[in-house]
Amino acid sequence: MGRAPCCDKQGLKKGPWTPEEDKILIDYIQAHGLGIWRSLPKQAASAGPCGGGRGGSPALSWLGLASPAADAFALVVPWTAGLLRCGKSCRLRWINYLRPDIKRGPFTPEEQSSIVHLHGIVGNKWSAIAAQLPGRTDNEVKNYWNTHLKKCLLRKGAANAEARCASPASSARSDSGCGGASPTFSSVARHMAQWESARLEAEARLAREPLHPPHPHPASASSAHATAGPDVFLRIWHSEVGEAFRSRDGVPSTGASPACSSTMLGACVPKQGRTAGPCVSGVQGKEDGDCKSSVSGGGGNAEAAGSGVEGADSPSSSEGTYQMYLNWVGEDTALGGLFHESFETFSWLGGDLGEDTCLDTAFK
DNA sequence: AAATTCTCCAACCGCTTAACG
DNA sequence: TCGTTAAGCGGTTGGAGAATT
Repeated sequence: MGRAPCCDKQGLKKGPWTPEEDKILIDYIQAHGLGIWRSLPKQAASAGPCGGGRGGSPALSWLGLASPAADAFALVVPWTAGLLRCGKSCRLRWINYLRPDIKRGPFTPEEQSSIVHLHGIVGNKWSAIAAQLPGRTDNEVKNYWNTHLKKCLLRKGAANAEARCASPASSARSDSGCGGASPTFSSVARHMAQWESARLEAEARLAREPLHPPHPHPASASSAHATAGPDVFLRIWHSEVGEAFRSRDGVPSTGASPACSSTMLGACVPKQGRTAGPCVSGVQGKEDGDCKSSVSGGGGNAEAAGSGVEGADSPSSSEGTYQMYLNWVGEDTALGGLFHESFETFSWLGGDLGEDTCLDTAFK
């Protein structure tokens, strides 16, 4: 039944890697190439089987290794060189730190903008975002978001909210940069909030859908569920909204090419509910409490969007959220138009997708 | 100079999914 | 079909270094 454990955790080292261990792993991979990480444990030391490969060693097939070589490869392990690490740890170390194509150093403004834009679209899909940033790992992107960009956007969001408290009519664009990273972070943060709102609205719609009559064609609905994800992304990506995202403020059109966007979107094929709740983005404002009352109805950050979801039981929550954001956008007609288009887009999506299409996961 | 606080990031943890027997 | 496992992913943590008091 099943496969034998590839390794037990007893005797395996944890914690920071030493330069010696790094060298062992690098030497091993340079000598043998990448392999199946689970084959790293000690079974190989005795040249014994390690439960076999999943699907006949797919990781080896993409390496172009012939089957005999692949089989042999799968049995060779760095443990033979003295690495007391589990395969999982080896894999992470290699992917996140030792890989030769890793780009170290600070993120460029272009990369920062790309991360913000992509996060606004796909949420916390760090692997998908990192796939669009050559040389950057998901872990690196994630860390950078959590330690830099999120704080930056929160600060800007709070500053904007305070500005609205002081002078609602003069709250349009007040970009002053964020640590010199980018002069457009405020607008980017608002974009994120808009997309977050739209996404949350879609989730709210889905939450209500069980109340609706079941899909007349369950089979086709199932089919739609299986295929809607990438299609949805592609259609959004090629829509005016997606175009507005890609081209706004002169930010480089990350993944603007069909192939590029397709790649990213393909990486975001919906997964069945890892997270039950909404994917809270970095713009959720914990610092806006002081101004919440005065901006209520006008919003100001994604927390307002959250309130829209909370009112999802209300039949008019969609219109309410829409109006809320129209109020929030205020005199910024460009953003207002963009958001209107955004809602048009999601209305179109809601009518186009099957009842059980997991639209929410398409944005996570 | 020492103590404290803050920041950053490598690594781990836990979950989901897919594949195997 | 079901139990088990590895791979992959996102969330979280802990420690080292930097900054501040």
